[in-house]
Amino acid sequence: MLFSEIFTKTRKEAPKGEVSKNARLLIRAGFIHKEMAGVYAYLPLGLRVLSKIENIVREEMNALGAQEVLLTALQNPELWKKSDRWEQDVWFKTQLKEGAEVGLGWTQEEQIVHALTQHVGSYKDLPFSAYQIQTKFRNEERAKSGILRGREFRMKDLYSFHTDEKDLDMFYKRVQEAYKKIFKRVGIGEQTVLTFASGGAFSKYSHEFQALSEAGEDTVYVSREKEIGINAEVYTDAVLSDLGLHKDSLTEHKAIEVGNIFKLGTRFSEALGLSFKDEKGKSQPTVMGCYGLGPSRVMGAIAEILGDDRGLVWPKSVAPFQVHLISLAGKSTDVANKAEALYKELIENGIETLYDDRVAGAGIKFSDAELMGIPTSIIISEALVKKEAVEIKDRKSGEVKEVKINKVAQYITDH
RNA sequence: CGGAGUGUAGUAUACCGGUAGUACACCUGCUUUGGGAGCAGGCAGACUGGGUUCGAUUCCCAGCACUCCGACCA
Repeated sequence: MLFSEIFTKTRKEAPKGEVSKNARLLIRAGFIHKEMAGVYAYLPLGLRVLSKIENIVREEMNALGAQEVLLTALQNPELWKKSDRWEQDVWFKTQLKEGAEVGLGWTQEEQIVHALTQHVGSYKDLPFSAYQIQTKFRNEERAKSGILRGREFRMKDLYSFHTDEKDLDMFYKRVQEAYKKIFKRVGIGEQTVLTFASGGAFSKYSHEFQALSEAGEDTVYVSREKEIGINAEVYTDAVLSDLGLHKDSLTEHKAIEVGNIFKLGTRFSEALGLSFKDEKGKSQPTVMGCYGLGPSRVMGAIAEILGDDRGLVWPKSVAPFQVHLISLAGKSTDVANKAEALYKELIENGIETLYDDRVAGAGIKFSDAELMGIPTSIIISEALVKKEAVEIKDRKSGEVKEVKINKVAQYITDH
């Protein structure tokens, strides 16, 4: 894509009063637009990142055998009254023209369970799982920290359905592994810790995936050698001994909750009548698990954790482009032609390239490249063209290598 | 929802009880291309409502919005 054709602009200054690092960088780089507190629009570059994160999540959900669905944002209050969750204050509630109430979905257990009553009747129909990636609405008392805690945000919610608890346990383990893989793939695997948290009525613990970061609002105690954490909400002597951990081996961290998995048991299947006939023809409530992961929050966490004082730093897997081609052509049509040819060559090799074709100073091009955080920059200038070379710069390390211009596509493909 | 702070151009800011200046961005022209470049010209602004006052962007009150702290976050 040509830089000159992107309608967004970069900015030197972050908006007044915006303190959160992810919001400052993402707004300055033109990735997102703030509509109101806790409500952000995704502009072309930001949407590319968000979509890549969502696609990684989608791939891992599909690998679990989960089936993708798309439920609705508008919610029927009757379902939520059955599970006694219509009165919760996270709701955005509105009404139809004739006055009937509807809600905007903030999670979707009730809805999917109700829909499934028309499709599940036998133990032969189980187990299975279904997920969606959708915009959720939560009327937070206070939105904060940029896209880490919004009132409208992207969420992947997976629900699993089983005949018994044992089967749920097996699937639950598989989801844990899938989540680890997702966080590794999006580039924050090293910083993300499987954390024990409060379990609710059905199970002793739930599990959270906590990305360690000062920007987080949770406090977790982490055991490095066991690669697990304990959420401060359940940090007691009893829990420590239950998990075989000693206080001395744990370190305290602030963390961003990027995922949360939960055993629901029969809470919703009983409330909404999702039952199946077992082998003896007896009716049983379905046993359920639910598994949340917020792609938009993950995007914010990546910005917080990997971003530096010069700007964003995207891992290759989620970067809006793989290569940022910077042409310092000046008046040289030779350099401009070489840059243009290289751009075409990169595209032909399937390398997503942002080509800074602007008539602008070198400084502004370098600063924009650092702010946007594309993993690799290729710099081409008059002096380099004379050597038939370009410079290849790594955004994260700042390392620069000179590579012959006819070897560039190969070099990028190999690295 | 409790507490604190802030609302001036697209953005960041300055000054002021007598109608607002600067920088970036944007437009025109020229120059310029290895670190947010220069010259000249141009466009563009006081959150809303009320009060005090001869006069309010400035002072007071209310509302709204945003940010931060806290509470909240199956």
